[in-house]
Amino acid sequence: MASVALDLLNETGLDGLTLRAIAKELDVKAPALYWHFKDKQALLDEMATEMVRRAAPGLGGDADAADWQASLTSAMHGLRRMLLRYRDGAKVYSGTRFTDTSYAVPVEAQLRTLTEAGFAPAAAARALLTATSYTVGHVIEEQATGAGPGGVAEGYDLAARAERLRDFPLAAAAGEEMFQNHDAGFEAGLAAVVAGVGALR
Amino acid sequence: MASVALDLLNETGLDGLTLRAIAKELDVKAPALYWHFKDKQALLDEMATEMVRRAAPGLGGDADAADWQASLTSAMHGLRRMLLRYRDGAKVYSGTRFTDTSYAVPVEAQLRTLTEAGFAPAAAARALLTATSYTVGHVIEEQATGAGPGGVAEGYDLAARAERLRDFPLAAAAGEEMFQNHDAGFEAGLAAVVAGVGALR
DNA sequence: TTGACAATTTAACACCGTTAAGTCGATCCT
DNA sequence: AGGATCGACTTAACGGTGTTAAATTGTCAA
Repeated sequence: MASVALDLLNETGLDGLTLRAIAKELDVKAPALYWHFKDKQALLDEMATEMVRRAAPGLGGDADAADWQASLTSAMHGLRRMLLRYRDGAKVYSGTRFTDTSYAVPVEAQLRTLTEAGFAPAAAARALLTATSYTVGHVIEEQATGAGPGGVAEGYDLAARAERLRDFPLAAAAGEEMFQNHDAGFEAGLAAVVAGVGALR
Repeated sequence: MASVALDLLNETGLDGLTLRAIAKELDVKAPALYWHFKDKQALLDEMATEMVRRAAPGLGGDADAADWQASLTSAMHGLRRMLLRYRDGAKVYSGTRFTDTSYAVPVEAQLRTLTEAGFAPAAAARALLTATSYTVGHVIEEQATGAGPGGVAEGYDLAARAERLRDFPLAAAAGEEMFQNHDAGFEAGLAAVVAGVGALR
């Protein structure tokens, strides 16, 4: 049921995800949903939980990763892929609280990898939270610029932007780095974060 | 006028920030706002722009910073302080597009600092975007856990959380690192990110 | 057959963003 | 001076939203 809503999200977007639309998808009238959920926020929480449940295999990091860097990197790739799989995925994810402990499985696995590699427990937690913050923040930016499946969104035309920023040459040139080739950009930033986080060990 | 709405945000939160509430604050009826703004999104865009306009001095990084690390660190502190100053500040900020180029002033300054320190233009942009993503992602998490002025929010009671995560000892212990002492936690993560980003040079 | 109870529908509420049409006062033109 | 212009606002209303209360249906047990 939260699963249905989660799939519907890709067609409607977060704004269009009304209780009436969800109900129609379930061949039911809107108030019926309230027998299952306290309010819409609870539904959204359930959706986020379902989201990580589906993605769980990719979130723990490779079991056979060479080192903690590879494990953390792979986990963040999994997190990003999960968020990008759904329209407004990062917004939904970052605005909700999980309804069960299924998210804790990959978290525990990652923290164990880090502690076994020499991180103190608190440092491992900080490292994971730092990488997660970066990843979520990056995907929020990606999805906010609205570039859906390939292509730049309205208002983000690079030429027009460069013209507007005529007096700020470096900022203008940065547009290319910011609004294009998100995959490579994320990768570069993630490598930096993972490397930097090693200092916490 | 967007300034009034921005101040009101701290009392109402993003959900409570209705056009009727803003209008009342201005001693005006709601439809009058449409003479000034195309729609509510335009108002929110204007609010975010005003937000960085107010914070501009703190966003450029210290003019007399010792090195690019100090400059970038100081700029991210300024960014975080700006976002925390307003309820749901990070959400508002990350969901809007600026309506003028005032944001470009501190961006240009920071990019210049980085390039003068030896970063290629693209690398400087990537470094700044990486640090910004981390900062915004971190503050979104901070504000989502709802800890307003001092104190933890409902549903984030650490003891209850630890009990729920009985089977995940590392994840349970991580709660302390994640939900308390945000200032120090952000600082530690930021230091790691800044250090790591140096590899892009 | 009756009763209990889960699951849903119907009807309605207050509130939301938004639009259309009308009002009012200042300013400008001749 | 007197009418036209126009910026800034109000009044009224629309469709849509999340949500609640009450009535209804279906199913299974005693």
